[in-house]
Amino acid sequence: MLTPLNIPEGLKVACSNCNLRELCMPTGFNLDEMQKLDEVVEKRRRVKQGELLFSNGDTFTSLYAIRTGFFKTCVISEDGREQVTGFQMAGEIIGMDGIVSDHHNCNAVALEDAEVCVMPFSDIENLSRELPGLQRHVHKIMSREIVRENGVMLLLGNMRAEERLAAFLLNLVQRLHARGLSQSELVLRMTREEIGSYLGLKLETVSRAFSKFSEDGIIEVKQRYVKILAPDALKKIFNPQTYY
Amino acid sequence: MLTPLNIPEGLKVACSNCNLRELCMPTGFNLDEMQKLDEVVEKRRRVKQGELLFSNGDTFTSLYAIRTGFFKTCVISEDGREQVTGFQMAGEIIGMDGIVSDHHNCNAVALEDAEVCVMPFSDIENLSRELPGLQRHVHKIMSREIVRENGVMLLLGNMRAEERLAAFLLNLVQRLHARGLSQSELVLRMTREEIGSYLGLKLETVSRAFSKFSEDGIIEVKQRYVKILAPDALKKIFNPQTYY
DNA sequence: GTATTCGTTTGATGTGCATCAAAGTTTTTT
DNA sequence: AAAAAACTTTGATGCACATCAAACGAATAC
Repeated sequence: MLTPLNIPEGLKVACSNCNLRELCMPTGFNLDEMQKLDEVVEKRRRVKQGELLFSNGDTFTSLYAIRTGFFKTCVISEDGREQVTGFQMAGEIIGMDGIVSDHHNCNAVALEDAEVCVMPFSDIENLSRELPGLQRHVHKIMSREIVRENGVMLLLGNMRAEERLAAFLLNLVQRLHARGLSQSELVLRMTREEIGSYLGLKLETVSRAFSKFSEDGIIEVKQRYVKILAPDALKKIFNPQTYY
Repeated sequence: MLTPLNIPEGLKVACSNCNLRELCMPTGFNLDEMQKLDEVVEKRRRVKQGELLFSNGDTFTSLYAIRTGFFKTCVISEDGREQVTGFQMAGEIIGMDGIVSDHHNCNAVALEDAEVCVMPFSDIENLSRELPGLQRHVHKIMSREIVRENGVMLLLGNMRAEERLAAFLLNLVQRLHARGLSQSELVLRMTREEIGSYLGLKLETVSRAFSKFSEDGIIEVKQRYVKILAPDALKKIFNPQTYY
């Protein structure tokens, strides 16, 4: 059997016939350019659940395109406090935190068995001098991350617990939906504590917010399984003003 | 008189003899490369205190290198809540939020009369295909911003009011010191409310934290003027564990 | 199959910061 | 120079979320 999950680690696989291409790579390339693009992906790497793709202080060499699986990235303060800075899924690129200092500035942990495409950054840079489309794409990916983090700052600085959770759930399903999954059902890959860390809340507060949404008939929750029954109600919590 | 402040707006001025060059431009270029670099700076633009350099929704065309003055960037939620996402000073680059969608995703407001170098992004991209040093520099600047925002997320998600203010002050003086200013004295360019917005606090809380530091003999405050009397005490507040 | 560990839920209580309020100070306007 | 506006400080009170605690459920180990 030769499903994606069974391709041996280290084997070279082409972007050109990858079904995630539109998510992590630029579009509109001709055949010649596509072939060059294929060469950026050095190899694949498997990361088991709980294992680190890279950790704080590691020498930076590559960006990683997530092929399967789910990651969290987190920074840890000197006195041991952990802040989850993001959750990443198939088609998303991680590792850009390492460029500035040639060392990674956060940990990337697989929350389920995962496979990533390893893209040596020097190769990306070389090729993006040849392919303006790739160059622009790299810039956009980094800019997107900056804008995403701006949004998280707004959330952390201004929103109340239930607003944060509503925003979080809506963002997750939206991204899952863009990957062909349901826009109403999802299975959380992270614990309440990890959600709390991302949202600046304690796990008990996250749990209570889930229970509240459930009591109000907005969602159905059973452990990691979540079904969004009333997306508009969630959006209303997230952004009350819109509905006044 | 021809001090930098009196150069007419729109006049082309070279990076090659700019005293902020090491801060905003890559180093190690030869004369030929420096000349090319000079051409990236299309012109200068003045922004008066309180005016916008760009605002949310504006078409993205250029990055801006701050030559003089001080800016804040902020995002505003649909229901009107403002989150200051950063304060920027001379030698820093702003505008990268606009790359991903060709439109700016935040407002950039001058907190004092300012002058910026306008660098059309298409020119930056063109030249950085020729000059790997510039290419790498652009990547580093964006990565630095991602890492900075990671740090702010840690602050917003995990720290208490006094820790946040201590971290804020230490960061500010460190950056001012890198520009040849004192590492113990500073004049704040922003209001208590703007500091609070950045730190996820209300202005009263910021004011109380200032007063507390002042009572404890850690700083001297008089309105916008701040003198850091005991930097180690500030660092200890910011990161208690280090001193156990 | 039972024991253990890990994660989640729910309740009771505490606290750090927000909110409300008012006075004081500085800056800007006229 | 007086008046108005903007910003800051300080006190009193309230509340959202943290903390503490215990029971429950699911997953994993033995």
